[in-house]
Amino acid sequence: MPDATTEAPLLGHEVLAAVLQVRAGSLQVLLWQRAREPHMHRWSLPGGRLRLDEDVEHSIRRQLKEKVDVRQLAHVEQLAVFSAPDRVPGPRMVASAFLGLVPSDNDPELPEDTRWHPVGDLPETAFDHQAIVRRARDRLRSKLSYTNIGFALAPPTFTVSALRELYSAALGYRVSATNLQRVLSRRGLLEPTGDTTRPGRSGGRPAALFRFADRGMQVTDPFAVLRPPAAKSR
Amino acid sequence: MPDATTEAPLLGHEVLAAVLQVRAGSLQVLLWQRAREPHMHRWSLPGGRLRLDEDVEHSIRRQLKEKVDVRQLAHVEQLAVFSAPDRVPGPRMVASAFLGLVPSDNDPELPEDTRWHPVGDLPETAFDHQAIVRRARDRLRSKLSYTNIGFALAPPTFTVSALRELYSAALGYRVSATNLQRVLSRRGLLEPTGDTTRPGRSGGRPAALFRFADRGMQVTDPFAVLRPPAAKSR
DNA sequence: CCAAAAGTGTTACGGCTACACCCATGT
DNA sequence: ACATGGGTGTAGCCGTAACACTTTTGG
Repeated sequence: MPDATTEAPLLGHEVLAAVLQVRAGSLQVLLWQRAREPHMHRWSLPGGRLRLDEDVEHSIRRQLKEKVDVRQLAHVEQLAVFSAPDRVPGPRMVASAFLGLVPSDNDPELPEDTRWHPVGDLPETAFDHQAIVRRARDRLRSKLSYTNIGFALAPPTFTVSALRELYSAALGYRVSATNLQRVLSRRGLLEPTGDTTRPGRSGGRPAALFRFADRGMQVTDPFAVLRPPAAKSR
Repeated sequence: MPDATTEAPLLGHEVLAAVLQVRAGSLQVLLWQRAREPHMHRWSLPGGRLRLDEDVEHSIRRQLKEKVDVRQLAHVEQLAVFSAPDRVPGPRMVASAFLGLVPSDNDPELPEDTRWHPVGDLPETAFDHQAIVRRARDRLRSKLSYTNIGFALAPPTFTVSALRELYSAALGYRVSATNLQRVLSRRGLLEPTGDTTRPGRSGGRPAALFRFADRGMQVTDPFAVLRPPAAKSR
C-alpha cells in the first residue's frame, strides 16, 4: 500500500523549449551561452523552473517572454519529459521539453548571451539539450507533412516560392513549389489574398500572395490507412 | 537573471499509466478503486511517485510490476505531462502519463480493488484520469494506422480474423479482414507461421496462423506527403 | 525578342478500398 | 450437396510526384 511517508521525494521541475525559426535559409534554434558552471560556455535552451501556480504550458510561455523577448510564438507544444536522474549535475531536475515556432518575418531582439544556431550545426550544447533539439526538429518535420503547422513558420502573407523555401529549410530537402501549392491548396489550407508582388529587377511574372486559412494547428491529412468505412453519401 | 534562491519550488512527481487491452471484444483500461479520500470510491490509473534514482520510464514499469502484476507489457510510451496546479487536491503534483499495452492472450491476476473497464464506458474517474485515458486511446488509434503497434495487442500467433477483431475493437469501427491482411503483409509486418487452426464445429476453411515480423514499435508507413525526392535508382 | 520567374495541364504511379470470386473444411 | 468461414483477383479511386508547357513580367 502507498507507504508514501517513508519516501515522498520532492524534486525540481524545469521547462525548456527548443524555439525554431527559419533564418537565412536554414532551420535555426535559439540558444543561450552559460556563464557559470556547470557546463560553462556551453549553449543551452531557454526555460527555467516551474512555479507552483502555473502549469507547464503557461510556464514555458512566461519564461520565453521574460528571458528572450519572444512574443511572437506562433505555436507551442509539448515534446516529452526528460528525466534521467543524472541529466543535470546536482539536485534532481526533471524537464518538460517543448517545441516553439517563430514565423520567419520576426526578428526578436536578443540578450547578449543568446543567439540563433542552425540545428544542423550546433555548438557544444549543455546537458541533454542536444537530444531535445533533435526531437523538436523531428517533430516539426513530421507535422509539416500532415498538419497545417507551416502557418507557424510563415509570415501572414507570402508567395508560394517563399513558402517553398521555408519548407525546404525546415525539412532539409528541396520541395517543389508546384506540388507544394497544389497539396496545400487542395487541402484548403492556402487561400489567395488577391494581391501580387512586384517582380524583381530581373523580371518574371509577379507572384500571387497567399495566406494560411487557419491559424492554430490542426491535423489536415488523416493519413489513415485502415480508415473507417466510407460514408455512402451517393 | 536566475534568481533561483528566492523561489526554487520542489514538487511531487507521479507517473501514471493507461494500460489498455482488448478484452471481450472491447478496448479496456486497467483502473483501481480508491479506498480513501480524496475522490474515495472513484477509479484511478495505476502508478505512483517517481523515485530519485529512476527516470519516468523505469518508474512506470516498476510501479506496474509492483502494484498490478502486469509483467506482460508489450509496449510502453510517454503520452504527455499533466501539470495543472489544481489537478489533484493538496500539495502540488505533476504527472507524467503513459500508454501501456497488454496482448490479448494475457489475463493478469489483479488485486481486489483493480478491474478492467471499457474505455467507452468508464465509471466515475478520479482527478484528471479520464483525460489521460482518452489521450491513450487516441494515441493507440493513430498508431495502429501508421506503425506496427498491433503486435502489442496481439498474441504471439493469430489468425487474420482474430487480428481483425482486435483492430476493430481498438479502433471502434469494423475493419475488413481482407484489406487488413493485405495492408500489413505488403508492409512486411505480417508473416505466416505455416500452421493452420482447425475449423470450429460449423465447418469452414482452416485459417492460417500469422505472427508479427518485428516486436518493438516502428513507424512503417512514412505517410509523408511532401516526401523527399525519389532516389533515381533506375 | 529573350530571359526569368510563376503558375497550370497532364501523365504516371503507388497504395488503398470495395467487392466478386475461389478454396477448404464440417455436417 | 451445402453451409460456413478463409483467402485471392481485380477494378476503381484518390492523392501525390514529375515534368512539360503556358503566362506574365523586365530588359
